[in-house]
Amino acid sequence: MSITIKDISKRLGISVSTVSKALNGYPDVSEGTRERILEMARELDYHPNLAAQSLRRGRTGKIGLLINNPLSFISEYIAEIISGAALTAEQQGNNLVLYTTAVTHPDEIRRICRAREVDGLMIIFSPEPDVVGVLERENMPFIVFGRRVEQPGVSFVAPDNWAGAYALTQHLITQGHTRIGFTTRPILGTVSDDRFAGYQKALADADISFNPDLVVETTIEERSGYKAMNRFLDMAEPPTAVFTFYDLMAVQALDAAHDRGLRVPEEIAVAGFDGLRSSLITKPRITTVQQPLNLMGRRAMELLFTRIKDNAQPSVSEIFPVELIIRQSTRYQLEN
Amino acid sequence: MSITIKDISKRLGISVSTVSKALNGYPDVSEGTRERILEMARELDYHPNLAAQSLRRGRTGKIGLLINNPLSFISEYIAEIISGAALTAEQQGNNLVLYTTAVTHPDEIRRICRAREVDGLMIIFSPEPDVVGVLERENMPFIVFGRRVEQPGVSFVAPDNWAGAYALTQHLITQGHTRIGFTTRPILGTVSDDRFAGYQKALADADISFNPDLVVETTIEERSGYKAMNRFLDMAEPPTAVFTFYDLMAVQALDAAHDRGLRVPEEIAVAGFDGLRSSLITKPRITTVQQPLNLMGRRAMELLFTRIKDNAQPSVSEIFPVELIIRQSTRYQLEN
DNA sequence: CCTTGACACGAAAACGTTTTCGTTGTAATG
DNA sequence: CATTACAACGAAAACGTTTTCGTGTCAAGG
Repeated sequence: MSITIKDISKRLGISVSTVSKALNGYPDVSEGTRERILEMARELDYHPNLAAQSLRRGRTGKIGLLINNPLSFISEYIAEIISGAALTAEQQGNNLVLYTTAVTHPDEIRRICRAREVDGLMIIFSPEPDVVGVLERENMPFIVFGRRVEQPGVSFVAPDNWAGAYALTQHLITQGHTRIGFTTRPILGTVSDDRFAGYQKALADADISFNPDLVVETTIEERSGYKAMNRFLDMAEPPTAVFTFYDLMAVQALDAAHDRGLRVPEEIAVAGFDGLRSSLITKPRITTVQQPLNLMGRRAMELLFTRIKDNAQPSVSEIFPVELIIRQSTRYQLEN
Repeated sequence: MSITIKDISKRLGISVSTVSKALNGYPDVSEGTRERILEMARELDYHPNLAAQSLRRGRTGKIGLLINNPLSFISEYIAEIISGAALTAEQQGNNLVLYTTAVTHPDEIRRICRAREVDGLMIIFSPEPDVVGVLERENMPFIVFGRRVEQPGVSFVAPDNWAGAYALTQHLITQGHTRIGFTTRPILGTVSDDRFAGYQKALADADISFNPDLVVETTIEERSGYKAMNRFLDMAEPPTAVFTFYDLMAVQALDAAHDRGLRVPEEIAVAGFDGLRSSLITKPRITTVQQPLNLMGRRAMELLFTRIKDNAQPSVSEIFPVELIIRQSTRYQLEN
């Protein structure tokens, strides 16, 4: 049916071992035969069977991507990462394999490892500590994307959440705000913690005392931004600015303010995080902290590959600088 | 290193063939030994090596996804499809593999086929007829997503572009518009053609003569919606409503109108297509034609699987109904 | 002339499965 | 009792590679 190394071998009267060596650039094959073999391979349009190669070499050429499906509503975020990651992976002759279900089950992860389905894994946002434990025991190279994991042996790529939150809070303060609402998402651990710390530090640096009443805990649900905003606005003394957890929440917060007849930013300022397109197409446009997601996706793959080549390498992590983008939703002098 | 069928075999003193049969549910193994084998497999946490299985069975358990990278700026569109497709694939024990570069090169496609990298392929939007030819010659099951391909043997899943365009145009007409701007995208072939035909039919049914001056050809570029809108507005007799090719173009068209100080929909109405989140978060919200992308993604996988199980099956295609969603960008009686 | 070495090549094992086929032992049938 | 049938198992081939190791040839060196 399909063309194998044997076909080349037979037509040329050369052993399969020599054919294989010629194709793989081994030194112990003469120039003449090498050329005849390559020529014949071209003629037959031969391409090595991937399964056979994987079995023999012990490498699959596949990188697994663990994506938590509940987060799919921030699809633009994920898409941007994947776009970068896929590019780098494919440049190195690898391909990305998607795992979207049962990702939180350590059993499934272990199956992937034991079955040698992939050479490495990138975990987007998975908050499951169990998963990390499994990967380490199974000796599977992996990298965590999006969150800081201060655990020996764990590599990660993350945005500078602290600095982003600090810059954004500071900006709000310079706009005259002293009552700044803040949203957390405890399930995201360090992501939430770092932003919280940056927020608090900016307040402290401006001699504004931190008010725990202005902190709202949010969960993963479709309308969480709308709900959070309403909680802020229902307060006895509402904040004059709200720092939401990500752009889509800010969009919904805008809606909530609008539904109450409040003007943004005149009566309440709203800011987001991530810098996705959503933040750019609302009216008013949303002030946000932009993450270099595509770049981070590329870089994550690079780090993962160094790990795959030598899993004894020490873990490496990179924190990426983020950029505060000031737009109308927090700025009183309107323009653009 | 890793645990194989041999380990089970040795510990139990049972041949590997019997172990394999027990694990695969063959009938010719007694209940007693089957249970001992399964128990031991559990104890050792054995999982069959995927490469070996693929090699032997001739199936990889992988479905390739061909994604044209230049289209990545409509990432939400792709993400929605993938989300549905991945779900169905994984339910059947398969995983999605991403191919984002060199997808337009027939050589690369042929390599994927000859190397038996995947069991089937889903092509999102690829306008390359060469690719289809290669897949047919290589006898690789595939399905085209998003566009109608009236070619014997080609399965596809597509939205009802004709009906969507008809409904949308009709809606604009009932709002009193007679000069309705239309955008095409020739590179997308039937997608563009069908919408064009639906648009023209709706005009004809309302006894409005078709005016070719109101048709603007667009290309794949970042600001194409903004440019197209400006071309409309620069006309001697501009349209009073514009039917853009997709939501993001409508968003940009909104910007263009805003930049010229035009109110939407009072001075010019704007509509989109696809029904992505972008259409929902602008002010005014954008009238659009919603595609059931997630469902279509799931269904595409189902059809592909029937093809994989028996590639002699006749090609099947499904045209999905779309839904006109009327919002403020085209409606004079403002509410919501 | 003998040894050494480099060079070019092939035989064969190995990777971990699945599956065909043959071989037992035992029970049922005539 | 002889035959048949069946149940339960194992040997071995096969999938398509890669890689180790051995072998033969030939030239250079002593």
